[in-house]
Amino acid sequence: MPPIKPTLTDVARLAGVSEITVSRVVRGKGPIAEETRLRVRGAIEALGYVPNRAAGTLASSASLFIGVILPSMHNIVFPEVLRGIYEGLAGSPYQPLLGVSEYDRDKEQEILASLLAWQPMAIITAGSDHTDVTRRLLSESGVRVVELMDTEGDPVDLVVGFSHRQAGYDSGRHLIARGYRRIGYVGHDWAADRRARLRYEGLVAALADTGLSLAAEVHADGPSSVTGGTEMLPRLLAAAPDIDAAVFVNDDMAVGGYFHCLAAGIAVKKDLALFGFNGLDIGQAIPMPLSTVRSNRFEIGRIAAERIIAEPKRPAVTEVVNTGYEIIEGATA
Amino acid sequence: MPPIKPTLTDVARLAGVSEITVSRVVRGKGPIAEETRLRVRGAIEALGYVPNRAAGTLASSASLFIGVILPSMHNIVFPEVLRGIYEGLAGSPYQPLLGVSEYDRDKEQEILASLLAWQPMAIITAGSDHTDVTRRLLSESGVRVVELMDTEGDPVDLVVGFSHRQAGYDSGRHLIARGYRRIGYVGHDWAADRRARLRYEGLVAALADTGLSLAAEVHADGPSSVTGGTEMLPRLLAAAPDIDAAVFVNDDMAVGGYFHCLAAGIAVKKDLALFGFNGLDIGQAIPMPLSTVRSNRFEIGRIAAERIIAEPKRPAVTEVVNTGYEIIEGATA
DNA sequence: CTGTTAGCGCCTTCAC
DNA sequence: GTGAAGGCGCTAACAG
Repeated sequence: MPPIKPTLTDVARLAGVSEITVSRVVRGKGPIAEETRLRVRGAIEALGYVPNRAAGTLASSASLFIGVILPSMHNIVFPEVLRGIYEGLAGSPYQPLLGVSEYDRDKEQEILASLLAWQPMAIITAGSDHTDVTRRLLSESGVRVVELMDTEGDPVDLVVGFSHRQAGYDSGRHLIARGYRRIGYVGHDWAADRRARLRYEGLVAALADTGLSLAAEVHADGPSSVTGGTEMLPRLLAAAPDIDAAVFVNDDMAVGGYFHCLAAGIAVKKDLALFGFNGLDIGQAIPMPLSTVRSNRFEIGRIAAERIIAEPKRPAVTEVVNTGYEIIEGATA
Repeated sequence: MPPIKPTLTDVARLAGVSEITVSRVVRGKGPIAEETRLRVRGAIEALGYVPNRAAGTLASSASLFIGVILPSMHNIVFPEVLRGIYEGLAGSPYQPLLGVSEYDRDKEQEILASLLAWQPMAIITAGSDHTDVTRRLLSESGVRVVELMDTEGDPVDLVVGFSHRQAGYDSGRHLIARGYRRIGYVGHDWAADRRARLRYEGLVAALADTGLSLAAEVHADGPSSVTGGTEMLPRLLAAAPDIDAAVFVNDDMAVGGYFHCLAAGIAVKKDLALFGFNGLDIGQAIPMPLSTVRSNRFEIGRIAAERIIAEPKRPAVTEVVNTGYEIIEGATA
């Protein structure tokens, strides 16, 4: 039986001041006599007053929301980005409002439209591969827009990430430098995951620059997973038994490949090198730490959030923050 | 150059109807002549109108938010719960509003207070171990409250989960039934993770019922992780070299323990049985599928969301939905 | 099926 | 340092 929710007016009456004074105390803005402040705080406590942000948002036409659109919650990658965002927002009054697009551009557009209805002060979205309408909505929203993860493409406002194509290229260089020549690829359904495709293209380009090409490639249906790697590596080996290295779309799949090697008695690195992407904990925890690329996901989220706080208004010029990546030497390649 | 955002009034004017008619079209409520609807839709399109939910929330004193408080984003467990919630909410107009408490009851309370400022129509929180203030806020909010994961404790409204104590007990019974008698435990810092502690207590109780007790136990500092398991298992073995089974606080740690066995040449199950908790994919993907407990996390989230949609008003009586759990036989115990 | 009236709770602007 | 007036954009409740 919650006794009718107290409002600013109730607090003001109890404290014997006007509403605006209470509002100032609540928001910590404007000059307030210490004595008044204490009286108001007392009234707030006494009534258990909770401000109504919907009213505040309407009155000031500025919410404290940051719309966040991530493509997937199926592995730990994007939860880590999200953690970074929360970390970057800690201590600020801003609150993320999350949507998950399942790597679907149309769904991203839908989610964006519904997030915009909350008057967010910024939008963070993973990737730069949007529908035309999404791009227009982002651009016309007038609020800060941060596109995460990949630096290819034409920024709306701010981009935080690195070049996946280059990362793929460098992965290829790494393998070539270590003497691997017959290289296979294990991917997943990247109709939607453009970044995976960019890495793939980078890898192929690196091989081409050395006069090589992929010995074989296989693609799992559906999203990437550890079991996907376990299932697909034998298929790759069936298609090209003589490969000396396998590049996986990401660490999940690569760890699965490692497990297949364990079970099948394949000497990892000696008989078959394995290479992943992301630098997940699990990849570094297996008995032979995975050779892979560290993608600094947490940092990407954190920096995006910090940048928004530091400059809440959209600036006139676009900017790209390169968070870089790092080849993890590992023990598997 | 976003030309001043169009409002309901603008749409109404263009369509030649009243505001409330536009409102009805937007919300799909109330009877509207097909012709009128089309005219209004046309005007909405033409202007690129996006409804202002802050205004709507204020006017109807009912937002479409569901506040969600999860303890951690450090492993895949709670993102899976979150996926379940999104799944259960799909097609509904409701939008989760997420806060992460880092297993801190005071932080949970803070987050709750800030979520309540958005007038959520429901609150979903993981666990039932709250501060007194949190409990009071939940109770007095008057909205639906779903406490997830564990069924112990006194419900505010609805509980969706299972008994972790019983799951721990059954884990113990499982090991005893298979002849293991010298059982060790690898935990983490569960000052905060009450559910881990409940499982531990259940395990100890199962042993006690057979006249046994834990041969040894070790606890990692900080959160659980795969590497934590890799590091802690040798310590457990140092403390009690003759144990025949190790129970881990969860699958992350147990997988780490498995990797230690691989590296140290310990024959899993034959020399040392391993038992986890959660039923994560990674545990089932390793060469010897982990013996563990499936906790139906996705389902828990989905059911919580569906229940809220089915009954948006808090009923007079509390209810507990038991989502059960299941011992996964696996190959490690 | 559509419209009128009257706020929802707070914040901006301008006085004092 | 504090207050008064007005309105943000939308919707409930009633008419018609």
